[in-house]
Amino acid sequence: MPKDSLLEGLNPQQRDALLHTEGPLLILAGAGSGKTRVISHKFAYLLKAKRLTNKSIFAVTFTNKAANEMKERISSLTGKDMHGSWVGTFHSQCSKILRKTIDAMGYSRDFSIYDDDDQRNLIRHILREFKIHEALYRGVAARISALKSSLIGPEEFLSTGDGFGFDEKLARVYLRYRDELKKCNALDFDDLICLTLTLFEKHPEILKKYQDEFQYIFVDEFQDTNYAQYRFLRLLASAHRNVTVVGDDDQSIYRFRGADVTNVFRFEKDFTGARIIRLEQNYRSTQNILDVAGAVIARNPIRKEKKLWTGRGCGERVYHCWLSSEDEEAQHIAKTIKDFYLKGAYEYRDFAVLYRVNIQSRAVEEKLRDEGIPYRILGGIAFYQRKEIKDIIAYMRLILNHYDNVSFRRIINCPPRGIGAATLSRIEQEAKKRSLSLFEALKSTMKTNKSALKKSQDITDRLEQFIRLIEDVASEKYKTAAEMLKDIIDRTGYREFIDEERNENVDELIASAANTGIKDFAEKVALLTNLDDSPKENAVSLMTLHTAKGLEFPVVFVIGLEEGVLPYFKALDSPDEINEERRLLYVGMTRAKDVLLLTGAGKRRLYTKVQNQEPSRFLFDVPKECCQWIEKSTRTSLAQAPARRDADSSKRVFPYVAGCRVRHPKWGVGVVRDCYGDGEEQKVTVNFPNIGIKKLVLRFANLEKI
DNA sequence: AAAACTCCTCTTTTT
DNA sequence: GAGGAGTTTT
Repeated sequence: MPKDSLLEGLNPQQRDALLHTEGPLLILAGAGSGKTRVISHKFAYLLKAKRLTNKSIFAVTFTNKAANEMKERISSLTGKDMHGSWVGTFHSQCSKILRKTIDAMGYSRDFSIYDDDDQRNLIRHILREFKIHEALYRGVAARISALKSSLIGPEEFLSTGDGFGFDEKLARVYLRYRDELKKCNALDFDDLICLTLTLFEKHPEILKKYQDEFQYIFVDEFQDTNYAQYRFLRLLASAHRNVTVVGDDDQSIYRFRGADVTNVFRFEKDFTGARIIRLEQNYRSTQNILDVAGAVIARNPIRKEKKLWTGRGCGERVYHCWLSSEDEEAQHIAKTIKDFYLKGAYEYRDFAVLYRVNIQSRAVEEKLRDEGIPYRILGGIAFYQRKEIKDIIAYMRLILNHYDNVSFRRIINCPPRGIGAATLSRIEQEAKKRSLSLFEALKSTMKTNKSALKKSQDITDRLEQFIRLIEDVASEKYKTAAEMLKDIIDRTGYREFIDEERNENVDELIASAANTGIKDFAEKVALLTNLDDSPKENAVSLMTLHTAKGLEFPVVFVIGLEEGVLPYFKALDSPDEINEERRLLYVGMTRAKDVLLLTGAGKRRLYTKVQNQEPSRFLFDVPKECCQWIEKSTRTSLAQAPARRDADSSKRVFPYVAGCRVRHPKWGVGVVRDCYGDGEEQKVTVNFPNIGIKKLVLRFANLEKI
């Protein structure tokens, strides 16, 4: 395709973005505004206009899926083969750099990559050794990861710690964790980024090489970058400053994973003279959907103002339906899907049901089954996270990297081969005493000093067998990773150890390793969480709001719009987290092309308790004129909703929220049902047992929060 | 060292 | 209400 035709079909803002080739550019791309289109067209345009090879452009995404899509689009625009191009995820790009250069940092090039699960296992091991309550490992792992992605090392953290002892302990664990990783010749996900950054900082000649190589840089989903990623980019781009970042601060929903929206603001400051282009024309949804979503997100205080519009017209109203229980909600969803389907305008694959937490799918699944509606669940446990898959991969990793203690511990007795805790701890001791990895320690002790390990001839035999297994497979020359995996599975007898379903997963693993070299496969497995694209069945899609990001469907249900579900109860006492919940809803709503349906239920069972639920605060920001309210429940009716909406909700700063308990001097303890009015006129309705619902003016009522 | 039992936790999760 | 992990039992 000639370069000028790459401009065809782009709107004026998109063209601007494409033609601004030199210097920093921030594209604020609203939902559905065609950002992938812009990036791939610009990539293709640069190749043509500047006569570059695709190795001169560095483009990062967050997911493998996004990277593959981008490659495909560029390839179809230019006819060029994108293999060997620098289009990939942050982690894979960094890994690629490190596989060539990590010697400079004192690691060897066949390092293992640890995922969150491996990371947690190692941290647990350290906590056990330090005699710190082991159950804390998840929280500790999360905090260490947060520190790493903010580029705070253990030493630095210690000097800023709280001085109450806990942070000091955390710093010790962190320090130890970092050392252990190095001993294992392993990098966790955060290291992939941080070590590349450090490498660049410490070795200017290496940095220069990559700066010269990459004349242009693209970043997709920029709002999701963490601080380390930002610094990496800033450094890489600092020489020529030809960097295009594309993002939408309104769709930042991974704060809990370290994503830092303020990078969007940092960019403007650090790259002075950066051009900002807003993409506000939406090619996905109807105007009603955009207005509803826009009104909800507008309540967030700190954001880059955007006003999405579409040429598609108003479309159908946004439906809202309040049901009395989660079962009725599910029933309503199933019935609505059936009605739409029977009218013939939509296939099952056109529907998506989005929810905040995975358990919400259960009720929906049940009713869809009852109605005979096919469905599929997206997300959930990623393929490569399954236990059986991770076990086999651990064999492969130990074979490739004998220092990998985490993998060693994982498989030494899996499948069970009679090497228990006692033996393992003897190996651990030997390793510690002689500063060796577990596998080395086992090997050399077996040669020189069997008595340190053996209790019986039996155990000695088993240990020798294990060593032979690892070394035999390590020295074998396999043509593909699949052959190696098969060999591992046969030699360990792993198949007998697991049930049929898990065996099918093992088959799938082997299939995914066909035609792939061993190192390539190990890399792929480490950085790929899901097997790519499940076949597109004609079925209703169920998934969390997070999983839905980047997808679109003609008909979308966002369910569970209740206080405590969306916003989720854990977010309730932090404004930042409430704002993130709001963005989550925004992401969900903007997935819809034609029809958006919002539901909530007055009663829901969460884990073991049945709870009464109040409508989500976000519902009160929805402009009434875009909506059709369907009342199905009389008990906790939304009939009060329009009344509540009249209050200026931006000023609704209430000491109480619906559902909290208060004490009144005369009527005793009651439950707050509603808060409205502002300033001097703030009122609440409170339900007092045996007395009933009372309206109270806050100023006079003399309530006490309990 | 395996089996049986009990306890605990349960938000989201791109790599 | 279930799955995973740790602890006790055999």
